[in-house]
Amino acid sequence: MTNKEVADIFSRLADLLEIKGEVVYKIVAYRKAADAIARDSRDITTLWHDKQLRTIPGVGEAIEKKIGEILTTGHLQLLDEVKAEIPDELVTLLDVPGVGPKTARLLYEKLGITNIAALEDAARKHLIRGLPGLGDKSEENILRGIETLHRRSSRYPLGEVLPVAEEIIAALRTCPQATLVNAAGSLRRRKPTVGDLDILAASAHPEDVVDFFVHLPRVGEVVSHGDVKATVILDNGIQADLMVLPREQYGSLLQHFTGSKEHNVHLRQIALERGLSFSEKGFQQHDGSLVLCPDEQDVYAMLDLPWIPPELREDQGEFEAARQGRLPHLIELGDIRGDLHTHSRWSDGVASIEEMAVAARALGYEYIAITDHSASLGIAHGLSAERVRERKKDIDAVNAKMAPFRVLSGIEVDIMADGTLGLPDDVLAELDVVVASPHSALRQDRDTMTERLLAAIRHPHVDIIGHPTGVMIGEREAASMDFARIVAEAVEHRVALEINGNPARLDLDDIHARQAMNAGALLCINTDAHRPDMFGHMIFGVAMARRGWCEPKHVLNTMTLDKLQSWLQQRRAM
DNA sequence: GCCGTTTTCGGCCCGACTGTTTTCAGTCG
Repeated sequence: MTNKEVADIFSRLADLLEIKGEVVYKIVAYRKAADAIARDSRDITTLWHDKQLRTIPGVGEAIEKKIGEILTTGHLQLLDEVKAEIPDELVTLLDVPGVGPKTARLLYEKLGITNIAALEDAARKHLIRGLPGLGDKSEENILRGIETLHRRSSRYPLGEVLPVAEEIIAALRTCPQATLVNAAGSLRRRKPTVGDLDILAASAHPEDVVDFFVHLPRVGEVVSHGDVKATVILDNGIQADLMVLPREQYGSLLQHFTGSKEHNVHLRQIALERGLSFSEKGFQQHDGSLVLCPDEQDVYAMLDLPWIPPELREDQGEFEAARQGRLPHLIELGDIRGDLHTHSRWSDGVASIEEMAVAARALGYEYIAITDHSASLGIAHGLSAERVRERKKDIDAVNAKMAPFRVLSGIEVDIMADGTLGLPDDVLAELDVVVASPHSALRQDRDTMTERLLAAIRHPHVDIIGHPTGVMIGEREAASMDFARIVAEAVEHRVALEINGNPARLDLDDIHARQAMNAGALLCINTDAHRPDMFGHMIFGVAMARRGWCEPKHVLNTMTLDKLQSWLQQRRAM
């Protein structure tokens, strides 16, 4: 059983217990354990065999025992018992905005409603308004909530939300009463997907800015509208929240709404240990007085901590690192000196090699590798051995013209289902850079997929593994593999693992990137650009690397051209 | 149910907005 499957059992248990009305702290404990299990890179079954389950934060005696029960019997008796009391299906009602556990239970007990279709039916028949605590407005809200649910996808890719956020922020900056405007939430933390848009502003007259916000042309529906905050649904279905406080409280506001929830809970615990109660308004002391934080640094400084970059705020060790003065010096976009995975018209790109090179040089890069597809990938107009040699003349001509800028002759060669590569060795030997990527048969079983990637890593001509897991955001799960083994052999054979910055991929993601970096692997952040403007996707790749705690030294393409070329030479000599 | 350089028991982050209430519960982030 996978970590995720075990985590899902506890997560489901928490949902049902919440509806049942169990004490909240027990529910919180199950959720916390579920999250920790899901994000732990160690295999749950192995931990169980090694009696190491208690090393997962949030797993104590009781949950340890339950995990053992799940792994031996395949299910959890407590969950079965709760399901007998509370229909499993009832948790789907919690997806309706405005319906929480209390309402779900009431709907079930009074009207026998267990699913959204029955809820909608009851609301249309005006059966809701008679229930205790619910009136005609609640009934309308439920109908509107169901409509919103049907229209809204759960989370949006970062690459899709960022331009929308920039547009809304630019519009808000034209509001005369708004002195500062920023994005917060998971967007500011640069998570691969974003659930909604959190936007903050500073103003001496918050209500004016909130009014301005709800009247923006792109606002489709106003969900709530108070003095200091509002929630709206934009015309594209994305939800946007705005909160506004005076300038002198902007630091605490920004900290609070950047999250994550787990980071904030931890931060507030540290504050409580010092007799301080922290909220978006500032630090409240015992005597009731408030210490204001105009800037975010002030929040952390109050707790004797250095400012923690938003990308690290997931309660994954950043407080300990901050306290010990060993926060990483995170990689920045400006550290990138080139892009080692790009395509030209020689395969499925839309620009010439020279156009790609000119665009890259304009970004300040020293080099790019043109890595057109190998012929095995039929759909992409891949290169045969002969066309690889023809293309080299094209590259040589561009290099002659653009020196000292350098175009490396590369290939993105297919890792076939059996682990062999899509071009013969003698052709690969002629190239400066070989990126080997899996494109098909991504649903192979774990062992087969692992061996397939290991075969590519052991291949003497492979320099970089491209989009190693095959994940597509919201479309396709990462392929199943023993990632720890992949990383270990990548270290041994000095093969770099790609962080693909295409916002539809983000592969490796932050969690895999951190695991690889911790194990000593070298990463390479590429865009997989098929047109010059796609070089801009580098920001997303850098964002994943930052979320993975990576510094410039962990990333191959922060090297100067000279260093990169000697790294490639050394690999050839191995 | 978890957890401990203030605790092995008694805590567990904090506040805005809404609706149905006449002082607060539920939901959300």
